Amino acid sequence: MSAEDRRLQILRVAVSLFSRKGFGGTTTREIAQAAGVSEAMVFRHFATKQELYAAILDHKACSGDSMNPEQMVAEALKQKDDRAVFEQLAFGALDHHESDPEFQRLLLHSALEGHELAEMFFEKFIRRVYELLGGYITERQRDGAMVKMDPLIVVRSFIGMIIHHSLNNNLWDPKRRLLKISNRDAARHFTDILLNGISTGEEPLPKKVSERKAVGNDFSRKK
Amino acid sequence: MSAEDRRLQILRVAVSLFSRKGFGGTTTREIAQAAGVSEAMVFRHFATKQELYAAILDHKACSGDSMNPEQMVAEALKQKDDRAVFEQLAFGALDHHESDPEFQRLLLHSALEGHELAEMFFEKFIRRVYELLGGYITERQRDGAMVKMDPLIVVRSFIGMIIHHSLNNNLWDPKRRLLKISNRDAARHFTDILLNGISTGEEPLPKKVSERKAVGNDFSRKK
DNA sequence: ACTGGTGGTAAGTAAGTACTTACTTTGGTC
DNA sequence: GACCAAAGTAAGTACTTACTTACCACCAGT
Repeated sequence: MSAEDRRLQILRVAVSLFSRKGFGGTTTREIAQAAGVSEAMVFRHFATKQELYAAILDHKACSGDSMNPEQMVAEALKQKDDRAVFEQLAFGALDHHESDPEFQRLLLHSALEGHELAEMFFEKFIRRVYELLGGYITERQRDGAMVKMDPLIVVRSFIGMIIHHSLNNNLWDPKRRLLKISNRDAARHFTDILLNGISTGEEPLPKKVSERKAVGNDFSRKK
Repeated sequence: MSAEDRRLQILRVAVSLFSRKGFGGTTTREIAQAAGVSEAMVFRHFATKQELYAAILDHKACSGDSMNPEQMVAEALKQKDDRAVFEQLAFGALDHHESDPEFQRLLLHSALEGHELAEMFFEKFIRRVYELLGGYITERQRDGAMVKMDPLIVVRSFIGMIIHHSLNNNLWDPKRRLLKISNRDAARHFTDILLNGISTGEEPLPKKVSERKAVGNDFSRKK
């Protein structure tokens, strides 16, 4: 086996282990065993455990399989097709997370451990999505097509639905005991809610909303 | 120092360490040092490291400072005040997470490590929220006050906004570089979006929505 | 045939690790 | 003040950890 092949094989095996057990929870011996080589081979290819970890994060973050939000919704953005913008983005993200659940776990582990990947991913990816979507929403607000509200809050709400749904699917409830739904349907419904909400607005109100708020809870009283 | 006091003190410092570095990343010696006692004292109070961890999770999950969603929104539920139901729940959760960020980290660590707490918390808390909110939404749909849509999806969307926002605040972006907003405002805006969406519905559409969808993307073509 | 580099290993090492043992201090009770 | 259990410790034990060293098998090129 060539050195390069072995290196990649070790990387792959390590990705799987680190994503399941984290950095501290994975031993170099396990990695070597899983790769079917001696521990010394691991250290020939990666000087330290840290370096192996860093190589993995680089590989995962920079390799081609990472998703590209800009191109994913470029067409819909141009056409100002709100539905398509949000639905495609949601579907793309959900599908990506489903096809590569290791990445989300790896990312979480590294965020909890305070590794720089978390920051890097945040800066290079999350921020871009916020800017992309935020910019689009601002534009649509000027068009009068969307209500006035801080675009960043809208983005956070929508990203929240998506990420949290993925997190449920591959961390909290992988058996889908709570909610079983296709990625396509999830993307559509999240978009529905974001764009139109769930109120019909057709209910005859017993009192004015502002009055009901004042009696129903002690919310508006505290400073 | 009395045994009970010491036990609680060890518990407290261990919570802090485990939440920062996870189970595998925290050594018993660190815990002992942080508590200002010898390692033997840790093992007098907790037979094994696992038992200490379990005690922490129990303590965190079952102690009184855990939030109670039922009572938090009981009044609003009775009055069918949709705004108050969602807004109070969101604000309560955001505030709870802010005042006890360790818990969220602990929970994440234990979920990633496959500890039973994750499952327990899921069963005893998350499921209850889903049932509570899901039931309410079903009722309001029958009232004609909410659109017909699987209530569980609505719940997931809303919980997603909240959890993801908390996660941003105390894991990804504790400096609030992306979005700085009070818990009260966040709760209000999340509720706004959930109930009313962001579309104005006032834009003159160039074509019918269904047609636009068909040309704007290759979405509806794939099976 | 031998030589040198490449891919590989068995058997270390020093520093941790969770956990224990044998012992000392402390504070209340008679 | 003698007694004694509980609170506490210093110094282990047995084992694991990340990382090294010294050595082997193979094989193309001269």
